[in-house]
Amino acid sequence: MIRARSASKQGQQLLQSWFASDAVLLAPKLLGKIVRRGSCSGVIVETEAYTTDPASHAYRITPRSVPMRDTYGCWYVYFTYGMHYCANVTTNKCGIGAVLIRAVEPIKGMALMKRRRGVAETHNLTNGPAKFCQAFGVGKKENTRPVAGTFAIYDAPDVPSEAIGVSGRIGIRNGTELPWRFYIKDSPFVSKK
DNA sequence: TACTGGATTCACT
DNA sequence: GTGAATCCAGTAA
Repeated sequence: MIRARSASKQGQQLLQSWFASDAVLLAPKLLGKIVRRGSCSGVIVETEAYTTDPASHAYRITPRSVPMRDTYGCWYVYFTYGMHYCANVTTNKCGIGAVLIRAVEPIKGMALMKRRRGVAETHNLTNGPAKFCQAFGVGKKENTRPVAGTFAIYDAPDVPSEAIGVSGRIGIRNGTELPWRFYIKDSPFVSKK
């Protein structure tokens, strides 16, 4: 239902200026928006906000985390666990922050996504940050690129606040607080962990 | 230069 | 629920 509503009302590409706000404010607003790369597109159903907390790469000033500090409205793609990529959109209220795309609901290009992922089940294509990157063919070459472009996010109606779940700052990971996490409650594509 | 750990995923029990 | 896979980034020496 989320997919059908959003897909039918896909708007213009979100410009860089749209992201010149706080990551915690933008993370829920990104829910329901359309992410598209090539022939693949999907509705964002889960996001996670990273700011200056110790769990964030931006907590320390390193070459890798520079995009999170110096840019907004750009992709921040990093490699982790020796085999996975994760895609963030940088934000810039206070100069630091990013929103991690944790899960999307596929709209178009499912055959290509299944081929890239090597799975047959649609529900298992993009229900995780690394799965999303693999399905959409996102890699390090997308890092620091503007969000408006070939790999872009398109405007769509905001998801009603009552349909959004929040699970931020409720636990401890490695002695640090968890970041804010937002998801569309009725989406089967929201990651389990 | 060497070592450690990780914003994950998947297979196996 | 648990552990392995895998290699890059960050840190210490």
